Amino acid sequence: MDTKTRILESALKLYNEKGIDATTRHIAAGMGISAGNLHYHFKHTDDIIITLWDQLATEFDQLVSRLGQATEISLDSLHSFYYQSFQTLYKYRFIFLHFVAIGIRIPTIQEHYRSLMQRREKEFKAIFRILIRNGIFRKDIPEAVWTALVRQIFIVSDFWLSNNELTDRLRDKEAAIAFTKQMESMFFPYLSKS
Amino acid sequence: MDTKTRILESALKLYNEKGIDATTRHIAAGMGISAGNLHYHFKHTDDIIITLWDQLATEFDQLVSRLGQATEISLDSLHSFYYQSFQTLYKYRFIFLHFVAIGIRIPTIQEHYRSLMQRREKEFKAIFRILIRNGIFRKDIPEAVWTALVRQIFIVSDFWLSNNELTDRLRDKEAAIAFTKQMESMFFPYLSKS
DNA sequence: ATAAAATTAGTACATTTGTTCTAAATTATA
DNA sequence: TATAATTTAGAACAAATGTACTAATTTTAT
Repeated sequence: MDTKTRILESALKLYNEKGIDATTRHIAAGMGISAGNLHYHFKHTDDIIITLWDQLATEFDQLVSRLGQATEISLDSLHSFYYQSFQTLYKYRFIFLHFVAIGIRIPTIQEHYRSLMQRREKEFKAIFRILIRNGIFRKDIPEAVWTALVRQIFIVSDFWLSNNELTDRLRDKEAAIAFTKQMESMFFPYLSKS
Repeated sequence: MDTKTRILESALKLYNEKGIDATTRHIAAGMGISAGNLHYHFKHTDDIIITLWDQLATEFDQLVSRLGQATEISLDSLHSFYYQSFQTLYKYRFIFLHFVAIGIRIPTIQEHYRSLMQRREKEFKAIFRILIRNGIFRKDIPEAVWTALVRQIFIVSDFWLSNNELTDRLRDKEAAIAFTKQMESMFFPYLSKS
């Protein structure tokens, strides 16, 4: 396999395990190459993080566009979206566990995230409108509360892993189940009574 | 003022501004003392963070116990609790902005947080039961959803600042208002229709 | 006022880190 | 096969950091 790809894999593994302060020397050692060689492929350490961020963003975009293309959006499609999302969140978990530090260190990532969230907010509100029209969501919820729900979804999606890391430390399958249950429960009080 | 207290103030200021990687040299320079002097008062850098964490925990405990002592818990008392909470969250915001990194670096803090959250979960559920009995909260919500709501509250409380830092970057009063509004909206769909 | 204790500044050191440089080795190309 | 391009390892460097140490200064106690 490509050395560049192998570096990204080793970096992802180590960042997820040891956090954002894992060094290029450790990343290189972890895959049995020299630090000099690593810096031949990635001149700056941050380039590795930027590349991993781009991978994450791409994988997420695919999930979102697949959700948007669904012929008829149901609660189930929303739930399966969250289950699939978690696989990506978990794969790149070091980003979410150290999100602010990364944003400070690499402002372009923060800027990218910011514009991404603005786009997503509109997409989610559109989905909510459909679910209201279809009688799945309640019709008596003020607009401001839907706006707050969108932000709530973003916060819980992005930081559930951090909370898990500080408390239960669930891994893999167990974590996925707990995350999905958390998201499902979030929607419960917004469902219309039928 | 006590040099030890002044170090804590300078550290808090710098950690909030520059993040968890602010150095003892910078903290000392920021208040016009030598690094040697700083290490006379705090042998290890982490001792500063631990002390700040203890301060935060103490201030929060006072808020929670004041809420628990209220003669009759209403929605208003819950809202004013969140408004007051935010002052403390904001004062020690570096902790929440770098929560996982701190937890990894100082395991005693993580352990303390974990047991704190277990205690708080019970306290919150007790409050919810009162609000249900008083007809303020809906009676048709399954127990599992209340449990999820508690976790939701913890996640949004602890990481709203991180989300804000990555998106809107609201400060002071504006941040407090947005946070409180977010928390209020969270409870809206759980209110009984009266 | 003097001795003792506490505080402070400044130097020094070992370690770590990102990165550069050089030369060797490997791979591709003609 | 000979040459050029790419890849790799390893040494070297400068900067930063935590913290230990020393000597001076300030404060406190007698």
